[in-house]
Amino acid sequence: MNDLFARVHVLDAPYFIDGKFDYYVPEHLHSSVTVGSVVTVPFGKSDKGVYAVVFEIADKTEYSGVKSVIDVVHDVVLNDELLKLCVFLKDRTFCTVGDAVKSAVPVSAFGKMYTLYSLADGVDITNFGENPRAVCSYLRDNPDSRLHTLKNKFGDGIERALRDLATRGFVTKRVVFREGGKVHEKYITLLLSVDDTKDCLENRGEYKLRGEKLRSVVYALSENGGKLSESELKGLTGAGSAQFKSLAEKGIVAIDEVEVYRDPYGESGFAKKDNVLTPHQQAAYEKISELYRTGEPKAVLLHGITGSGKTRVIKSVIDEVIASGRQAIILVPEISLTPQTVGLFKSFYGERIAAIHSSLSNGERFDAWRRIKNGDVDVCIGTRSAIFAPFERLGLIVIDEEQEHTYKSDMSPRYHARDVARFRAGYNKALMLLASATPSLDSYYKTQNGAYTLVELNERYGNAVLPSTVISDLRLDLAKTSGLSVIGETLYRSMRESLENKEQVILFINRRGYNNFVSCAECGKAITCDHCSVSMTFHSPGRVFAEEGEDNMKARVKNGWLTCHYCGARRKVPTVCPNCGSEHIQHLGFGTQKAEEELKLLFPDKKVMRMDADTTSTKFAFDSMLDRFRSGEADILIGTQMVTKGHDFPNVTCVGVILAEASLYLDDYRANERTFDLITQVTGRAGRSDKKGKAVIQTYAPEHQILRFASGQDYGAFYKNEILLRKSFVFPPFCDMLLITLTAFSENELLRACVYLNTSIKDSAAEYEKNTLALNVFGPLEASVYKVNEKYRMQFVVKCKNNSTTRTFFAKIYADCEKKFGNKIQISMDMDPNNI
DNA sequence: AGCACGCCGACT
DNA sequence: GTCGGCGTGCTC
Repeated sequence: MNDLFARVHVLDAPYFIDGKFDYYVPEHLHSSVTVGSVVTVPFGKSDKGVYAVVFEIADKTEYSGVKSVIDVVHDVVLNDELLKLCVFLKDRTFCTVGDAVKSAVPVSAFGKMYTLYSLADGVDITNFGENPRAVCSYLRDNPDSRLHTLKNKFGDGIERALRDLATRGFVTKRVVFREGGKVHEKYITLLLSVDDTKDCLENRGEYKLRGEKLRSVVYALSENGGKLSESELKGLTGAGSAQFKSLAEKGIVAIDEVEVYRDPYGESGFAKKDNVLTPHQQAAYEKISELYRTGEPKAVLLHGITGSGKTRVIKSVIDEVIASGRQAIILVPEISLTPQTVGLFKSFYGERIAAIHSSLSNGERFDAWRRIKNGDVDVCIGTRSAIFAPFERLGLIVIDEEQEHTYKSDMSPRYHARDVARFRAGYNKALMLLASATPSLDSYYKTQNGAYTLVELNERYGNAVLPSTVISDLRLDLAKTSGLSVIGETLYRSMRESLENKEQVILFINRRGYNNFVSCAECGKAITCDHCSVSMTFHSPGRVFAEEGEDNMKARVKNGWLTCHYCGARRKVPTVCPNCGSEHIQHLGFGTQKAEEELKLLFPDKKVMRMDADTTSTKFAFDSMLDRFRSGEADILIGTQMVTKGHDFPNVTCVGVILAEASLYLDDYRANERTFDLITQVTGRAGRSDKKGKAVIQTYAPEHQILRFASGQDYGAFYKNEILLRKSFVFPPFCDMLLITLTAFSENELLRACVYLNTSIKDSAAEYEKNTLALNVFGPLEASVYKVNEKYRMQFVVKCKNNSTTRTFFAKIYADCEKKFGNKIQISMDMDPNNI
């Protein structure tokens, strides 16, 4: 038979070495190693076993001394689209092909690799030193030892000793690969007739059993319809696999392996809803459907004001896609939003839906992946990574709330789901449907220059009307009362009115924690983290103090703790200022907990529900909280970002934004866009049914025009204003921003790398002809948080055009820099990052 | 990233 | 003399 060679990308290669490597395919793997297979190969001097993806199969190689493929990972094969997508990601996001592969397929399915050590044949150990002799004699008695057992026996120094013995040929290593990730559940079935079972349990007849445990297995099976899964049976009887095996050998039970799918949403029963479209919705649907039916890759931006029923339109499009024999991906921004949306779509599509998000267990993730790959699913709904769902006939990609920053990954590969969606839509000739009430400036701009088709939905559904919005000037409250209050006069009155009518209130606050930070009244310095140059966040110790009321601020400060939100460090609040020694430590600002306390004083007979990252840590906590609030269990819901999005609360008639400008003064060119989005979304919560709603926006800057646009839900005016600003200051969409971050433990090394990178960029750019490469380099600058976890960070911001010339240019810079500084410096390049 | 090769200081 | 520091260079 002909020789075969697999041309692979190794999964955990560093960027500058990431390329194709050839391996010999042993004959017994000829049929299983194909393009797209995941294989294990020996890599590097040590022949460490690593995973690799096969990109080509060849019948010859130009390299001498190629090594052999060790094994193949079954059940995980990347199709042509996914392979091309990984290369696309490498080109776009400065990641390795391996990084891309790892985010596109469930690595949990890859199984385990071990290196086994044995004594080489015919080694005479009599003349060895004491230690090597001990190791070798152990290996002779225990061939194929695992490293960790050797470590337990001989200590950590064994690693070097083994390497030494291996290079001298006294010890042999081999990498073995054990299949993993398969989610097979064994089922045990009772084969005996009723009479035989009775005999068996009474310990007589043909199937007499010796052990009590064996009989208990038979008993458990007979009591449970004759069939149970192995894990259930283990739980019921305490018997183990060996005992099941012995029963099977006696012909009493049969053991079958069945592939099972776990379903994290299996129990959530949602009522089916009808999907009758209003004339407006119908018109929007028809426009989108027309584009879908062209059979060409298309992009649509569905701009629908909150409460206009975008979901219904989307549902109709999905129905059409399924009817035409193709499949759909629906992306949602946040894990905490998913349960609700999943529930809704599950009620539509039942078992033909898969959910993918970050809190799935490895097994659940692999299950979802296989169901999609096997064609058992028509719709995949999930967060960012669901964009990689391995559908074979993808017809539609929906990105709901497309402006959300969660669609941009901030870890390698630093991709934007929208870019991956465009690639996949192109490959599959599918439709990309972006939906939002407040589209990103980028996407809306693309509708203006014709890249996307704009479909608008500008009428609220049913009798719902937009809430009336009031901008409340907190400076007036400040003048009237002595102290800082969370709830101003206007908001208080509005809340009281709603609450007296037995209606509900939502309050939005832009922060989490009790008080933002603790600072010294004398010198004005905030308490900062020892490891990171960032002020620490104050957390009160919890309900005990929250219920004590407002009297002892001091006690709370003393008993609370400070955390660093970057490195997670915790400390007690110091009694004296570490900077000037003053005892006047105080806390400033407010978070959800403080607001909750104040509400208890203002409305003692009303029930308050607080929703933030602290109270919604579990998978269903968020969902159940919203349900409970919707059913009227609480009167006031107060929370951070997560109260702002996509929920339907018919009884909510008052919405308050505690401090609107909190997000306006971020040092990010998108601060305006974010604030507009936030306020529009949160005020959109009020008045979704026929009751007239009211939104109160508290601020110290009532004249700010962004707040005016937002309070009027006037996207058009906001867009016109903002796009002019972006154009005149040259910000996206009129350019792209590349953020280069250098990280190091040593400030000296960091400085050296900065100097190197700076000249490297300038020198290399000089080699390009004018107008072929347009760059505007800012930096190096200290990152906004200079020190995180004892590491220092410097940044370059480059305004550029994200095209292949620019990317090739920076790919080379990246590789060279990584090669030069090795592990002393970490470098990352992030095109159009979330935070600048 | 790892790991080997290789060339200099303080130890049995 | 040698153990062991980490500078440079390669991985099919």
